[in-house]
Amino acid sequence: MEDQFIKAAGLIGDATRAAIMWTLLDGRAFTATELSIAANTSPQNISMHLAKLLEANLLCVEKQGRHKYYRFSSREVAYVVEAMANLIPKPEIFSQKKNENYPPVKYCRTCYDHLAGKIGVALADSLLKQKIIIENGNTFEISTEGEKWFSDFGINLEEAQKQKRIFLKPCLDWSERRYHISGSIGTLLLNKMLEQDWIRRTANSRAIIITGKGEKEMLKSFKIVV
Amino acid sequence: MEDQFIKAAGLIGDATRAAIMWTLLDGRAFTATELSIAANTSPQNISMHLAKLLEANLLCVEKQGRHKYYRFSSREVAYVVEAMANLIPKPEIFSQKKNENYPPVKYCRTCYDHLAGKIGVALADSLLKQKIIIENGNTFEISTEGEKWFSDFGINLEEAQKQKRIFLKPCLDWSERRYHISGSIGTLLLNKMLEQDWIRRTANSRAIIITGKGEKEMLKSFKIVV
DNA sequence: AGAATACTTCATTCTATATTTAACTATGAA
DNA sequence: TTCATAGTTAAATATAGAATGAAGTATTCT
Repeated sequence: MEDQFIKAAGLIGDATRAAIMWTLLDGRAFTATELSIAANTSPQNISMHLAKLLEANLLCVEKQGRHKYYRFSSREVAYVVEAMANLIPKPEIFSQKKNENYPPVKYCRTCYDHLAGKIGVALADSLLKQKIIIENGNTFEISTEGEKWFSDFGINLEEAQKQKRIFLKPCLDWSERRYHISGSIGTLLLNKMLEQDWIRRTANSRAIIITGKGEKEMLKSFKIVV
Repeated sequence: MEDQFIKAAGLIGDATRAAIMWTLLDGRAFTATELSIAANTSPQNISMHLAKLLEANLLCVEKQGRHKYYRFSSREVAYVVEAMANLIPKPEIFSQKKNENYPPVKYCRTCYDHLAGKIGVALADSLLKQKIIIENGNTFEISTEGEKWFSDFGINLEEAQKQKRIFLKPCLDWSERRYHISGSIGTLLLNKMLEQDWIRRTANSRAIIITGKGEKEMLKSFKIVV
């Protein structure tokens, strides 16, 4: 028990491997080469480290042609990295601005592969309030009206249900400490919003930005003032 | 941002320091010597490592005579260690037993310094159900009837309120993924139950066991079947 | 006061393992 | 079919930083 804990801690503890984990935190899958660039080291070295992380089951790979895509093997791994990221004192981006003007872009984070942060939580709240999803014990379920809503939003629920991974699941966000939506539905919502340019990923950070269009549309669809 | 993350990961990543964190996970404060025994290394070495953990604000100390008591500096630190502990595959203690007989002791864990695990969650549920505590946004509050209940249970609320630390706060348990009670009230409840021999700490593990007396009393006070 | 305990500091030694160098396989592009 | 790209493996090297040894301070016990 203890030795397994120490082993896991040591695996994440190395600087290069920590850089890998940090990069993977935004939920996307990265190739070995991309990770070597992100971690600022050689391909051979990254390959060695990835092998160790795979061996320990912290990551998993998917081969596509000559590329290999690495991602967290489980939600639990992402939690560890998130919890660690939360040790870092927050920069308080908003408090710097003293005037009432909304900043042009606002930040949220992607947690593993679904929306988290303030937006993710507000989104979950809104869907619950509108009875599009309903809480049932420990899980979220989609109501009959909700099914129509998702279809209007351009999300094919049948398709989502076919996927192996959990369909709809509350997931705790570390910064807000409240549940937001994860599972395949969470990913689909995130992708749809990216597709429609409501939100954009940033190049080298885990933050995503909300566009002007997104601001308007979110107010309209979710009654969220971002 | 990234370098701070890597630094934090590296701090926990060393074997000796990981052993320290693992030991501290049960919420008690330990002296340097105790930690050196737990981590199986020399006092000088543990001193060096503790200095690093202090410097990085992961731990804090309290001096009492010639002893120094070390503990996690914040809840966030405990979360990291808990999340890591959750990477370890669970032994499935119950599934080994095929018959319907309850095992003589049942395990729960102490999270930082309050009750967690199945018991902690069930306890929180029960207190909520009995309206002893009530949910209010993100916090728990004690109702008027609740005040009487706590006093009957032998917990002095005035005393608890005097303490600096947060009085009553929901805290997410990693294994159950539901809120249980933390804060000074959580600690007081835990201590009271230890005192009355409802539960006992085990020597070298983070598990605590429920006594026969505890089983009966919990059913009576909290309507929990353990 | 003197001895024992708890803990720290610093200079030195040591060692685990990260990185590099070099050579290799597999896939895709020209 | 040749070249370039993506990734791996293995042996050699380098080095950060963990552990040790020796000597110190502060506190408590008798």
